[in-house]
Amino acid sequence: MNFAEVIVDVTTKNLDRPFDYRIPDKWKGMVKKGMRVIVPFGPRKVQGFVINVKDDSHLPKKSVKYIAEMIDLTPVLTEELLQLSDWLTEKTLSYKTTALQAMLPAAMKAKYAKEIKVIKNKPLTEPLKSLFSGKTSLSYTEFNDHDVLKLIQQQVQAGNLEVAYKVSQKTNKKMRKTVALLGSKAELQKALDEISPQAVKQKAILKFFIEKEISQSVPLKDLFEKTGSSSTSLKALLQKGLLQENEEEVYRDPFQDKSFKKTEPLSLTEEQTQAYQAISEALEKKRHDVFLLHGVTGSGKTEIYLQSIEKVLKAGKEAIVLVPEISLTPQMVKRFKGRFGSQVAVLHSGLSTGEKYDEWRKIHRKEVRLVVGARSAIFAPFENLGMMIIDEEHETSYKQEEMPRYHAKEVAIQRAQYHKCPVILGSATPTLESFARAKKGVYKLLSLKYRVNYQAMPDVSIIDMRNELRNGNRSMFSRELMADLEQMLEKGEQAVLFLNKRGYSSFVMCRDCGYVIQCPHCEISLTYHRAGQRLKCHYCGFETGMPATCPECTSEHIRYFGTGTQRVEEELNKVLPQARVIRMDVDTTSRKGAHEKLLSSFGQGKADILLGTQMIAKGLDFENVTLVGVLSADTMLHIPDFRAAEKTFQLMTQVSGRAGRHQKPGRVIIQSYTPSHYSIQLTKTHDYEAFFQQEMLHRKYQAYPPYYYLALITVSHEEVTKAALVTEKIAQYLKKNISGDAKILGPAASPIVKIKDRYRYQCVIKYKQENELTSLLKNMMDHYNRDIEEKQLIISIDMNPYMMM
DNA sequence: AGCACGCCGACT
DNA sequence: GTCGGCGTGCTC
Repeated sequence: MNFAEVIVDVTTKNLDRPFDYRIPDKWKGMVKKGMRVIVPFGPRKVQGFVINVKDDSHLPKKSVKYIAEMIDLTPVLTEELLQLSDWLTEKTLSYKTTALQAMLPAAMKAKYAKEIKVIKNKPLTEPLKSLFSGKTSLSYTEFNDHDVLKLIQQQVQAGNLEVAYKVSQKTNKKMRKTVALLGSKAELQKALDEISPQAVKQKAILKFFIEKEISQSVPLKDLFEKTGSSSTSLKALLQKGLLQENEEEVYRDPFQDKSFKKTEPLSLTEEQTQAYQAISEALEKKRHDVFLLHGVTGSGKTEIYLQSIEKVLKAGKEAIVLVPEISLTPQMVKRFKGRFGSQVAVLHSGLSTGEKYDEWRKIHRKEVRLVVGARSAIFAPFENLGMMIIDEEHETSYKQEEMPRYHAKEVAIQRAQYHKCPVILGSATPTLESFARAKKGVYKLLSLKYRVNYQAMPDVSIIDMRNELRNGNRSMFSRELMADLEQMLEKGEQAVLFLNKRGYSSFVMCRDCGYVIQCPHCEISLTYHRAGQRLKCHYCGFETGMPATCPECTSEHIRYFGTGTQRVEEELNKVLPQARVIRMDVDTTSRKGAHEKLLSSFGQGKADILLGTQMIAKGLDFENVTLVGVLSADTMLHIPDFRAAEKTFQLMTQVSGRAGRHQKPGRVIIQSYTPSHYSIQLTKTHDYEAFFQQEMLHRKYQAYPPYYYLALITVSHEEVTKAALVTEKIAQYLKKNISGDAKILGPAASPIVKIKDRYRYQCVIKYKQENELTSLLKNMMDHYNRDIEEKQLIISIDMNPYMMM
């Protein structure tokens, strides 16, 4: 194998293909598919992925360069993942390198630096000499002066300076220095006797090694702590050849100081057993079945996951469990770590890049066989996958909103076909797409209709807030909710109050003229941040101070309209001063570990009411919670999204599920201004099936999924007219070339008209079967390639969009 | 993306 | 006449 095909780390249309490189003799047989390498590319060096090795290249031999460096000693991507990357590229219309990159932790992304190096024995002339001041190289970014840059250019040409391109990884392995015995015990004892009496610390170290009978390596830090010595005394011993210093790799373990109580499998109910058996059978027969595990909240889906995983692990295989970002709470982690201990790696966004890298390496080295994580964990480099589970499959966080715009569910199913293993999609409120597939028999439906212990579903009341207003109640709490809260307090139970944050964002408005402060670069209102009294743009990062007067009418009555939760908390304190409230929102949970702390103190009964946004809707399971209140159910119902009703029903059902999960019966109060809407009414009877039927009618009528597939094309340009014109042309082109049963919507201005000074237009394709669609879209992109390369025009394509903004 | 090559205006 | 603007084209 003399040549390697390499995908270079440059995201441009015409570089999105393999380049051939020669494998140097010293690495013959070592360079393998799936490894990262550094290769010369034009005048610089870039990172690349080896996607193939071969004996010959069709290119003229002199034009093929040598691989400069191997980054990995073993492939970081398996054969299967390489294949998967091709599928991903095709499916999401992204670059090959972007798809490959998405499968690895962010820490492994290349970092590039340009350096100016002094060439040995070449003296520097004065202005440069003092700039370098003895150093052999400086970062290119340090030269920003025009004249100096010119001088450097001259010197480079004259051969006195050299431009060096460096490629490195973002985060590296964490190393720890350790000390180990080099000599025998006897030698050590001899040394101890001979050592000068003044060398107290050296003696202490020697004694430590003799007494403790330690023959392995001891971390430097521990040694110093235990003996009270420091590096000076150690150095002396190292020089005497008695001890040896080593470096070993350590994992940044985010769960280091926690121990997890071992749990045993629970006995299953009849329903659970049936579901488990169906999964077991697929496992045994090695079928890539997709199961939709539809179980009401509290029906014990997790226990089925746990026991199925147990079976997978016993068969010597591996498993992946995906959990939505917000419910990847310590509670959840505990359940998996409790059952499977150190066989589990956890991957979620709360970890630092370094921590994620370490967890990933545990997988790569086969030190763990189970991964619990958010979306990207679906790419865990297992080679013997036995099962993939996607919990809360309806969650939109499984869809990546940047390139490659993949959906973890589709990736899971794709991987399952390769590994011939089952996929389990679990939810109390499945997406219409999944449920429809289950009904058609594409997926296998497993239903859990009862809660474990056959605990009744909570009693749900829907309160018409318009009535409250008519009856003179202008507060945000209905009379019924107030009464129930008071009762709950008397009984010493706990309540969860949920505020749907959407529509309540913390914008700044003038009370006199109604002016809302907007971002000058994006057509979106600025968000108020309490820290430093700043206004920030959610989309482009624009930041400004809080104005004292209204820029429009100079009124002083310009005010920040609180995040909802804050305001609710204030009002709650007013009407129920005796209640202890814990508020959970972005403000109170931004610090690392704050989330966990707040939840555990609520669990310990240190508060009566937990007040929060989306983040408290999922996975919480507290024995003493008997009351759940939803302050305004309809904020989500009015967003411009065809899934609005589905999302509302899902959220209401999830939130309701937090009540009465144990002995005490639960009660749910949903406050709404549109109480008659079916998505709210059907929460009352916990009737998913009825909701499904009802919503399917709408989807059919409006030609939305699951009846049609969607693709969203968003075009942006600095000039409105150009953006509109291009979108119009694209729409026309598509209309002309697409089949009869497909529909093109638009062009229309995007819901957010302007982001980062660029105007945005979009067009939606609804289709049933369109084999040529991908190539059609590729052609379209080619046509605009010029303008795209010049950064004037941005066209993004989202196959199967979840955010229509 | 980044860089070299190459063809036209304003400067020592 | 040269320096330097950025349009065009190439990278194994």
